Amino acid sequence: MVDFKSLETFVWVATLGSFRATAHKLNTTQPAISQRIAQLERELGVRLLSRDKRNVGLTAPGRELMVYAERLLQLRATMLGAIAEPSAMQGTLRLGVAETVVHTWLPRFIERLDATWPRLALELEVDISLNLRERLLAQEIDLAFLVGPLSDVTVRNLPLCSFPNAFIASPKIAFASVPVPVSELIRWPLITFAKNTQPYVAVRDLFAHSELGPPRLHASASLATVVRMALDGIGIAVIPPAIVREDVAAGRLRIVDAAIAVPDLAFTASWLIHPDTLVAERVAAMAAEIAAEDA
Amino acid sequence: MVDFKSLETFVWVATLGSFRATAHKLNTTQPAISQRIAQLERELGVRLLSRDKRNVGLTAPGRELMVYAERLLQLRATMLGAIAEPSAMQGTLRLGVAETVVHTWLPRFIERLDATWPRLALELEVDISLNLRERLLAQEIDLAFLVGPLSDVTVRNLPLCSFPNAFIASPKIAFASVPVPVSELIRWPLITFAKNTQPYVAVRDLFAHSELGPPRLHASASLATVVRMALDGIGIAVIPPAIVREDVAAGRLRIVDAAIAVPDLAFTASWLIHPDTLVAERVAAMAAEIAAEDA
DNA sequence: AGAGGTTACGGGCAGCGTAAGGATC
DNA sequence: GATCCTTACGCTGCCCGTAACCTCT
Repeated sequence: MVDFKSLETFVWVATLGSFRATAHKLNTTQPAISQRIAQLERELGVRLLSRDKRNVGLTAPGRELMVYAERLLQLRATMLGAIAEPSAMQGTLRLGVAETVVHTWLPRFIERLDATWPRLALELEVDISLNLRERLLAQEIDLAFLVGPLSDVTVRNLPLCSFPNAFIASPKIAFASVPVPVSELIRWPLITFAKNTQPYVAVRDLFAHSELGPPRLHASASLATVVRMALDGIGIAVIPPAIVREDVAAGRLRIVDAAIAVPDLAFTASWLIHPDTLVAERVAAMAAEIAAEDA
Repeated sequence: MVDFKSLETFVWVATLGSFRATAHKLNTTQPAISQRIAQLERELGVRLLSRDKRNVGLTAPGRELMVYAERLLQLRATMLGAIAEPSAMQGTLRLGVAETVVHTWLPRFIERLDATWPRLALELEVDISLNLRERLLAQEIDLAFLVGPLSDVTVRNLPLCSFPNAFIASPKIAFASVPVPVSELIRWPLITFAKNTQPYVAVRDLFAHSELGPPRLHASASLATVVRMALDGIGIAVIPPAIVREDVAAGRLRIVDAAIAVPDLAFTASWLIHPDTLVAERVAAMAAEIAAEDA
C-alpha cells in the first residue's frame, strides 16, 4: 500500500499535468494510471488531483504529498545507486540518437551497454537532433545523443565527441587545383544532412554570401543515401569522414583538400533533470567513454 | 521492484535476526520472508544477509542498506501521518491489555477506535502486565495497556489512568469497628490479582511485617473469579473499586473503610520505539483521552 | 532429532489492457 | 464531436501458503 509505483505515477501526473502523457511516459495505458491514482487517493482518503478543469492540477494535500514523494523517490534512487551491483541496473531506457552516431561508435556502445547491464532494455530512436530535442523535452525519450548542447535549464548535457566535417567525393570527381577553391567546389551539388540540421544550415550559410551564387544543396534525412549519392559521383558530400572511414580506406571515396572548412559537429548526451536520472547519467557516462576511445 | 514491503521485511529480519520471527511479526509465513529477501538480493545483485551461522547477520552491503531502508520507512510513515486522512489508518494492531482495563474503559475505547478508524483491525490479548511486558519486548504485540511504566530504553510510555485500590467485601461480612483495623481485615482471606502482579506483591508486602502473621492470600488470574469470590463472601477483594462499580451501586458489594491503604494501580500505554510507531502512538493517545474521560 | 532456511508447487488476487461510458470544451 | 478521464471486465502474472527438502547443531 502506497508503494513507489503509486508515488512515481503521482509525481509524473503532477509534473506532466496529464494522465495520458504519464501513461505514455511509463509505458502503460491511461486506465492503468487512473487506477493507480484512484487507489492512492483511496488509501490516503484524500483527493490529490483536481481533474475538473481542462488540465489536471494539484490539490492542497497533493502539493504536500509531492514534497514527500519526490524525496522518497530521490532517496530510493540514491540507495539503488549506492547499494545495487552495477550489473543489476534494469528497466527500459528510451534512447534517441542522431544518425551520425549510429554510423560511428553506436555499435560498440550498444555492445558495451549490453555486456555491462544485461538487464537494461534499450528502445532506440534515430532522428535528426531537432526532433530528438522535442522528443526529449516532451519526455518521450529519456536520453539523447545529438548535436548539442541543448540550452534548456531542465536539461543536463555531457560532451561526447566532436566530428570534423569535410568535403568528401568520389575519385570520379576530379579537381583542377589543390587545395580546391570554393569556385570549383560549388560546381557540384553539395550533399548533406536533412534540412533544419546544424550541418545543413552551416553549409548553406558558408556559401550564402558568396558572389558565386547559391550552391546546389541536396539534403537527405538518410545518411546512407548521402553516402550512396557521393559514391555515385552525383555530388560532394559534406559529412564527417568518420562515417565513411571504410569507403575512404578502400579508395571508393576521398577527402577533398578544400580551401574552406565547415564547422565541426559536436555531439552531447542530453537528458532531463529528474528525481530519477541515475540510469541516464550512467549510460551517458559510458557513451562519453566510448566516444573518447573512438577519438 | 525494491518496494516498501521488501525493505520493511529486510529491516525486520535484520532487527530480529530471524526469518521465522519476522514472519510471525509480519503475519505471514517463513517461506514468504525467504522469498522477499531472496528477491531483494536478486534485484540488487548483492548478498544482504549471512545465514550460514546459527542466527542471521548483516553483510557489509546489508548494513549500508539498513541506513537507507530505515530512512525510507521513516519518511513514508511521516508522509502518511501528514497526508492521510485520519480515517484512512489501516492494518492490524496487536494490543495487549491488563484485565483491569478490560473491566473499566476498554469497551468504550474499542467503540471509539472502531468509529474513528474503521479500517484498523484489532487483535486483543488479555494477560497480566508481566507477560504483556515480555510479549511487547519480543515484538509479539504492538501496544500494551498495563501497569507501568516499563523502564526499558526501547519502550515509550504514556500515562493512562491510576486506579485507587480498595478493600471490597460482600455486605455479608460484618466488621466490628470503623475504620476497620488491620487485625480485623486479616481474619479474612484477601483476594487479589495473580501472583507476580503488582497488586499481589503490594498486598503481600503490606502485611509482611505485621506481627499478626502472614495473611491468607487468594490469587486469581481471572478478575471475574476474584469478584465472584468476593460476592460469595469468601474473603475481601483487594482491587480497584472501578471494576465493580455496578456491584457496589447495587449493594452486592461495599467498599471497606479500612485503616490502611493499598498503593494505587497506575496504568500506561507502552510500545516499542520503531521506525513505524504512528499507529501505536495515535491509538495510545486515544486511550489516554478515554481514560481521562473515565476519571 | 529438531530448529531454521530453501525449494517446489498450486491457488487467489491485484493490476493490466481492451473496450465502452461519461463529462467538458 | 473531440479530448480526456472513468468504469467494466476478462485475463495474466506475482505472491502467498502448504509441504517437502536441506543443513547445522
